[in-house]
Amino acid sequence: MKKDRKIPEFKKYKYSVAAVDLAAFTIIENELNVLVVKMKYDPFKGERALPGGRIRTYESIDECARREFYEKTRIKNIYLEQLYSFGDVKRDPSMRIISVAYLVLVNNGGIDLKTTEKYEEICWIPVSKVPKLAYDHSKILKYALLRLKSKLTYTNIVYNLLPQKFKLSEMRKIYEIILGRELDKRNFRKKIFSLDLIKEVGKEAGVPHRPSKLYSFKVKKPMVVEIF
Amino acid sequence: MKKDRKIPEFKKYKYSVAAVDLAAFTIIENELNVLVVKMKYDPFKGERALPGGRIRTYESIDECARREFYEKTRIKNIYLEQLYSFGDVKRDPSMRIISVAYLVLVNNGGIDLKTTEKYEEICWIPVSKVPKLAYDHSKILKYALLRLKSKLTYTNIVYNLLPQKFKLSEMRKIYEIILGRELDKRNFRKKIFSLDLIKEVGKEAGVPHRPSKLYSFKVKKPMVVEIF
DNA sequence: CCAAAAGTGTTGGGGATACACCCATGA
DNA sequence: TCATGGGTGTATCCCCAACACTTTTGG
Repeated sequence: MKKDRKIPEFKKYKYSVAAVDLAAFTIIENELNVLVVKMKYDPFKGERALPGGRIRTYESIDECARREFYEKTRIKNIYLEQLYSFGDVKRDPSMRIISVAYLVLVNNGGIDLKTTEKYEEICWIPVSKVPKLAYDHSKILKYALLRLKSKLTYTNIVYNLLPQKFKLSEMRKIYEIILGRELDKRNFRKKIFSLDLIKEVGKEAGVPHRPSKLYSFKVKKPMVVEIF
Repeated sequence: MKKDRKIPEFKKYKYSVAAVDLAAFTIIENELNVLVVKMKYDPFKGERALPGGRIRTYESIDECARREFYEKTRIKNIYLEQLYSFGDVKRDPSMRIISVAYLVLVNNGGIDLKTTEKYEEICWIPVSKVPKLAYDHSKILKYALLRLKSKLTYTNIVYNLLPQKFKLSEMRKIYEIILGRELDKRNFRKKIFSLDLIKEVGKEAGVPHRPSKLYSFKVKKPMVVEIF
């Protein structure tokens, strides 16, 4: 009986608020990093979470995700993809929020991030070192990582994590980091070239070993390509 | 200038309402059918649309989808999977609605459907004969069909479209209908058996030709299986 | 000449595809 | 015996995975 009383407490909210949460990734020093914030206010004050915010009535969900990310990082030119909507009744203890999760990929995550009025801190941290997150954000992060792995294997989205010009070994390294396993150098090369995705655009210089050729993507549009 | 005035009109809504829309499929007479309703009220009065409804504050999104489907069809035991959230500002001309689209699969769609107070009519219609739908529902339907095709090829979800006991030819027929191409009888058989998904449970009787063996799925849980 | 990373070919096996004929039953 | 759909085997091809040595540069 007592248990039953718990559910109706959410009925006091007439509306379910819609929001977005961002699982944003970048590669820093051969590690996959995710953007996390430290909450400034209750509930979850002091805990880590994914950045996010409410959807305004005059913007689409994609626009909201892009705006939120820009406001928090001042980074433009990102890749953005809707993941999944999370709406458990009690995912936010303070009110009923339905959150649309987004995958964000950035190729220059190293640049400085300023904190905002909403969060105590905002920073990139290696995925391997992420603590338990507030709300259901650990679940969202897990989901985002799954999608990222999956998309790497059958699309060209890796271009969003690479600089304009890059070495093939850098590209392979990103695959190895995210998939969590080593890839054969020769087979990787064969596969990528067979897909006709990249073109040679120069040559590395000033390295104490055989210089690498530099490549660039022919097209930077999401495509299905079946890499593995 | 005039154009700019159009956007702020949506600001008059303080909240974005969250809802679900259902793309529900079943096989009827060797055709893929989708559940559509005829709208009773403006806007879109008289037009066809996918069924759907608002998310209540005390139910999760999945629960809402399940409830909506049950209320409209009185069918239980369905397969349900979240697809994507649609939230263009003007997708509903009357107010700002963010809608979480669901894929629903039913294996006994032929049973009678009663209309409800909200809709003028609710019925299954062949996907090949669906007219342009209200709201952005044509877009949702297209997305759902893509996902359905895709999921057929790498999971066992086909069991949601088959009766308890079925012939292998019925199973193959469903693949052919949804994928839109013929499949080699021998190769299909080899592939399905190699995946160890189904078991023999009997034999057809009373047909004027060699009776078919009947099969049943060993497990009815979603699994990744790479069928094609 | 040494260290360091880049670049390069071949082979074997497994899974996918293509393809045609016999079988079991009811009428 | 005939019409109908059910059931079966083989040969080929291509893609993937495994694997080790040579090349180019700066110091």
